[in-house]
Amino acid sequence: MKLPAKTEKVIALLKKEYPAAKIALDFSTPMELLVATILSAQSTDVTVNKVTPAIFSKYKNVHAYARADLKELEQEIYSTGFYHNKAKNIIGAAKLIIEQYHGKIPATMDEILELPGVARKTGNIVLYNAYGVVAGIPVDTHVRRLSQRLGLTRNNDPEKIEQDLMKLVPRKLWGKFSYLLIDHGRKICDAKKPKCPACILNKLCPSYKKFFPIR
DNA sequence: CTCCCGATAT
DNA sequence: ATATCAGGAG
Repeated sequence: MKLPAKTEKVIALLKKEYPAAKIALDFSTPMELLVATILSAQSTDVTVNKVTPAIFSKYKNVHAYARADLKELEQEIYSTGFYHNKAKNIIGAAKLIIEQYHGKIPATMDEILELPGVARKTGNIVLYNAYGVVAGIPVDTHVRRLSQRLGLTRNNDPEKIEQDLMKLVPRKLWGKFSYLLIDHGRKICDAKKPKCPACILNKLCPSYKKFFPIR
């Protein structure tokens, strides 16, 4: 089957299976989303959602993060890991948003990438979920793993995978697509032992044989 | 390519 | 007790 046709089927099946697929991070403002997404680097959304309620009620806006005490913030986000980097990045991003962007989180990819701790995955997530801006496809570890297993890309670099996916997936679905793969990745196609026999995509999946050779 | 780090599964 | 998970910067 040709890749575009296969991609269409994958999307149709996943939409039927996960009609409510969406971001799993808790937030209520663009700044909260930015903070949560920076924290989610190399950390699960579940872990992030445990620390954000406390910091969201303590830091009410961009200015509060800009004047946050580094050590205090480090303690508050400790359990998400890489807390020295993340605390510095959050404060640095807040200061830059105030100085360069008039206190508003930028709504274009070029601008948001200027913020410390923000690369394409984080940029795509914030632009899409805060503003509905579709700049690309967020490629996190789930999107990368499933795209590779499904044969939608031969690349390993997330940025190249994003380019491959953008050619295959209709633009209106760029935002939704990631969350479909992520839901399926968490539930069925996990990193360690994918549950291929229970997978609704196994007939389309080149990796089925690989994981279950005899079948 | 290396460093940054805790949480969770096994 | 140890392997594996989970992005970005220099």
